[in-house]
This record gives sequence, structure tokens and C-alpha cells, in this order.
Amino acid sequence: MSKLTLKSVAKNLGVSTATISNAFNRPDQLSVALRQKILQACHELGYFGPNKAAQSLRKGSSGIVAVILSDSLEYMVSDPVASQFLQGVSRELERHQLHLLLFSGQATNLEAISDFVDGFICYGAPRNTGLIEQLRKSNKRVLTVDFDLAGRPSVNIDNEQAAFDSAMAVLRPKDTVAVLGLRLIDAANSQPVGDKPMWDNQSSIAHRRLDGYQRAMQQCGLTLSADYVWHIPESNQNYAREAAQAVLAMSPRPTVLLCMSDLIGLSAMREALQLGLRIPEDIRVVGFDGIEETLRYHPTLTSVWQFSDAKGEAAVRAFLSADDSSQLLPYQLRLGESS
Amino acid sequence: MSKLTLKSVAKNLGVSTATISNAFNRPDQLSVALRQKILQACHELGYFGPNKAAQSLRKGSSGIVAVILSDSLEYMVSDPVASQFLQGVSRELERHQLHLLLFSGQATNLEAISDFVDGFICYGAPRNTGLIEQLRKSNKRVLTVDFDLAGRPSVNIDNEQAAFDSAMAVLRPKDTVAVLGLRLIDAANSQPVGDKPMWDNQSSIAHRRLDGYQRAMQQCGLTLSADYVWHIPESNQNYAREAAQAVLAMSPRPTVLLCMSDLIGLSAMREALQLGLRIPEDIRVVGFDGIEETLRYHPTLTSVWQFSDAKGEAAVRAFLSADDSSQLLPYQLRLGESS
DNA sequence: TCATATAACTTAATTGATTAAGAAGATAGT
DNA sequence: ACTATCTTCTTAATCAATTAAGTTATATGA
Repeated sequence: MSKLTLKSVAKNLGVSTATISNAFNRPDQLSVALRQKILQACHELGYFGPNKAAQSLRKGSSGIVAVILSDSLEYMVSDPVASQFLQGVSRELERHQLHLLLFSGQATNLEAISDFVDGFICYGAPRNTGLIEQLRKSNKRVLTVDFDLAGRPSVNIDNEQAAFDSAMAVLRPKDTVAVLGLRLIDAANSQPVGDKPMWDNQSSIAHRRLDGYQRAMQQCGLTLSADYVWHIPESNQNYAREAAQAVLAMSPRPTVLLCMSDLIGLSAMREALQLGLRIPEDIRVVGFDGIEETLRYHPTLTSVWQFSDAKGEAAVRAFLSADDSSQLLPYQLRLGESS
Repeated sequence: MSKLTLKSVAKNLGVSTATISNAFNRPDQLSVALRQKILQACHELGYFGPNKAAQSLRKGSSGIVAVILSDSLEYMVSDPVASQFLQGVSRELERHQLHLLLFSGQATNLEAISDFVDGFICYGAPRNTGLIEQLRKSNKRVLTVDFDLAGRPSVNIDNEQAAFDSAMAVLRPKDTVAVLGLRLIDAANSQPVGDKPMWDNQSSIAHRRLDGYQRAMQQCGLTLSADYVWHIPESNQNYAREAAQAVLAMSPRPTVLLCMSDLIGLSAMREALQLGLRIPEDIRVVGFDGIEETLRYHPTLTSVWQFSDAKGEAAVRAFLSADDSSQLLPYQLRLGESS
């Protein structure tokens, strides 16, 4: 048995290669009966369809979009925000009959895959700076989400303004404020930022949010001590709990916790309640992102809702559009019992 | 500026396409001076090398090997055994000038990538059964590691015998034995196996190891109660600690813990010591895999060492060889203070 | 000096598909 | 009955590369 190709299958069935190709790609170009017969025969022969490499070469596009996640793929599975985003992405890609290929932003080598995909949707700034450089030089379409890359379109919310709004909703005169921040410095464990150098200042959404918090505090006549700004390496229970415990043990104890994700906000509330603190009487908490779990938890968490599934869909639409401008998506401040 | 291709670059430089191609692929086919000039010019033009899709089509291979990990990619980062394996794989691939592309066994769709890679090295049985079906039908080379797929070559150690050996090294008459097993049933949290149906009985290394433990116990005149066999969903600290605590609280308390990974073994020892138990006087522990950390920890852990980096190299060599037979790699029982 | 070998390129066939343009036959309208 | 249109399928150019075979020109050996 020779290799299975359009050509060999065509010869086998006594039709032209064009007809086989049309059977797979353009059903209107041949009779229903012949198409059925062809697909049936292909199935029996074990021919699964046109070779993707050849198809990609001829068509000039493969129909595959690479989505690059900031860190490990595990992040996306555990984090409700990221997984919602991916749901939106895959739903919108399906509508356009496109395939999704998921990559980790850690070890991926763009050069190896670049010719096989139609472009990259990059969710969050990858730690791997070499990857950023490759994205910058790529001749494929690149769309970034939750961070910016010079000259490339992006999809974002106005993180600075959203952080400002959420802080303004909770701050009062004479508050002691602590920030539970996400990836503010280059460290693998939770710790106060202090005077350590900030990580990737210009592009990170975390720093935009920090700016927003600070603007709100300024407007309220408050100042933020670097000791009260905590770095959390990843948005998960363990890190968050660790940081929350540490922050709540500081003296003076904060009266407001500004948290850069809802997971962190929830952990912070749990720890505060455990210490016998009352929310919002003794301490107020705000989160970020908007996840369902905060609605079921008591007290409910004041947070910035940002509709990650819609963001995923918007990202795909922006990726597919010819428009190279960046866009800001709407967000919504929702007040809960925590403030 | 038209599209950058071999052809356009060749015309630009006034040489043939063959020469450009040779400049990238066969340096011995042209003079050093011309080659330098060409590479220099390509760099300036922004031509990064031959299109991979066309190259793959013409050559019949892309030089990319897909490695599919059983679960999340996070697993590989945190787990020292898996990351050592990957180091071995990438080292050996580099020797053959091949590229490594990492995929999660969870959401990956083989059809989308099959035509772009030369084959699959599958590390551990993927949870996603649809993926197994795709691997079975694939017309590309497939090599499995730590599990078997009918008709495909595999690389393994003799898990049954190794488990038998490790158990024999520790068992004594009248022991109460508990097994801390990895992925024995289809459940997301640690729990005793009891009478729940085993997960994927034939292919899993966990069940081979369980068989080995049981054969050893039989030979020592012991029987294993299903209540003392614990399922742990993933080899990480939290799950392991949880299961260890539960097992140590059982009555009668086990005098021997057979652990299916060293991470689990270490966690179990930590918990036992915390309870004031003496190792090995009150309780003996054996692990599996062999990781450096067990040598630094006190007491050192009796374990089956299996040289994961060498396994990675062996996997690549088996993948590249024309030989379709499966192979068993050597392992080594190393006695520690824990038995 | 002439045959032979080597080095440095080029020519052109080939890889597996897509698709515009063309051909042959069937159907419909007047 | 004749033309126009539609359906159904084929022909052949093309995508971006690789590579065996062929062509010069230069060097080597006797």
C-alpha cells in the first residue's frame, strides 16, 4: 500500500484530485452522491483528509491559532478567570472554523511553530523575555491580552481606572491600606515589595492596578508604604493565604485590603474571619476580576468584574480583524458586603 | 516589498534557489564567502530561513517531535521525575538536531498538529481517552513511556518486579501494610480505593506496582485490605500529606507504608515524625522513582531508582530507531534508613 | 598537454495540496 | 429546435521549499 495522498486516493477512485479536495473543502462543487462515496472510501482507506502542511502551504494559512499563556498551562486550569477567557476564545474560534493550539509561555520556541500557525494570541505577559523578543519580530499576526507589545494590537480593560474605582469605593480617611498584588517583583514566593526593583514596569497589568490604587489613596489623603505592598507570585490558594496571614499580622493592622484577584480577596477574607475580625467593620476587602465564587461566599466581595469569556471572544475578533488598533473593554464595579 | 521566500531572496541576490537552500542546510555545497554573504543578506532582509511547512512537505519530515505529557504541563515543572525525563529527552533530541514541542495530554487535538510533527513521545497514560484513540490510529511514529499501547513500541522499567523488590526489602511477618498509590481510580482527591473500580487497569504503571506489592505480601504471608490502599490523584505535597495523615490515623496503624513516588514517601515520613513515630522502629517507608531530595532528607528513603534522564534519552533513541520492540530499562533498589 | 578530479553553482523535477478556468453533458426557456 | 444556463467534473498552474543530476571553471597528476 502506497502513501495516502489526495493523488493516490483520486487514482484509486478514478476521479481527479480536485474532486477529492472539493469533497473535503467545498461540498457545493460536487454531487452529494459522489461526495458520500468519496468520504466513505477515504474512511475505509484510512485517509483522514488533506495533509495540513501542504494545505497550509497552498492556502497561505493553516487555520490554527496559537494561544500562548503567560506561565504554566496549569495556571489556566486552576484559575477561573483564565479558563473563562479560554472558553471565550475557543467558542469564537469555532465560529470561524479555526483551531486552537495551546502553548505555555515558559518553554515554547516560536520559530519551530511559527510557520504552522496563522498567528498568536498572547494572554498575559510571558515570563520568558526571549519569547517576547520573538513575538516582537514575528511576521505573523500577534494580538496581546492583558499586556502591551509595541506596534501590536491588544485587548485590555483600563486597569488603572478600574483599580482606582474599586479603591475609591472602599477607602475612608485614616485607613491603613495593604495591597495584595500579583507578580509585582521577580520572586517565587510571597513577600513585601519593599524597595526591590519592580518587574517589567511598563507592560504589567499589576503595575497599572497599583498605580490606580495609589491615585485613589492620594485623592483620599493616604500614602502607601512599600512594606504594605505584597507580591504574590501566582494567583492560587496557598500563596494567597500565606500573604494574607502575613499582612494581617502586621502592626498596625490594615483596615483595608486591596487585592489584585478575587481568589486572593477570598483567601484574605477567610483569614480575617479566622482571626475573629469582622468584615466590613474591622477590615474591608476588595478583589479584582469577578468570579462566581465570590457571589456564593459570605460576605460577598466588592470587585471589578471583567467578563473574561467576552474578553476571549473579543480577543479572537480583534485577532481576525484587519484593524491594528488596541481596544479597551468595559468593566463593572460591583459592590459587595466586604466594603 | 514582496513576500520573503527562497525564490525572492535568490532573485534579490542573483543566485539560484538551490544555493540559498544550501546556505541554510548544506554548508559544504557552496563557498564559505558566498554563504556568509547570503546569511548576512537574509538577516538584513528579515528572512529567517526556509518556510517550515514547505520544508516539511518536501523533506517528508519537520524535525519536530511532540512530547505529550499525561496531564497538565504544571505536573512536569513541579515533579522532579518528569522534569528529569524531559531534560533527557531534550538533550538527546538536540544531538539529532530535532526540536521538541510540548503538549498537555488534556486538551490536545492530535489531528491539528499531526501533519506538522514527525511523531509523538507520550509520557504516561493520558487521562483523555479520546487522545489514546487518536494515538492508536495515528500514521505517525508513536512511542509510549510508562504505559503501553497495543502495537506501539514503549520504554518502561519492570514496574511489577521493582515494586516487588522494594516491598520485599521492607516487609516482615505480621506487618500492617498500607499503600499510598498514584492514580489508582478515577477520582480527583485522595481516598481509599475500597471497592471502587480501578482506572484503566491494563496500561497503568500504578497497577503494575500494586501487583508487585501484592505478590511480595503474598510471599510474606500477608494480605492487603482494600481500605489500606489509598488513591492519590497527583504526586504533589498537598495530596500526599492529606493521604499520609489519613493513613496514619487508621486503626490498626500501618507498620509499613509502600509509596508509589518519592514525593509521597517524603511526605509520609514527615507526617509520621510529626506524630512522634520513630522510623524505622515504629513504621517503615519505601518510595519509588529515586530523587535527590531523599538523599538530603533524614532518614534517607529506601526506594527504586530509575534514572529518569537516561530514560528520556532512551525514549528518544527508541523513537528514532526503526525497531518497533519495547524495552525495559534497568532500575536499582537502594536501601535507606527508612526500612 | 591532456585527461581526470574537484569545487561551486544551476536546472528542473518533485512534495501534497488548492483553485481559477475550461469542458462536457443535462436542463430549461422561448 | 436552438440557445442559454446550470451542474458536475477535469486540467493545469501554483504555493515554498529540497535535491539529484547537470554544467562550468579551476586545480591536479602523469
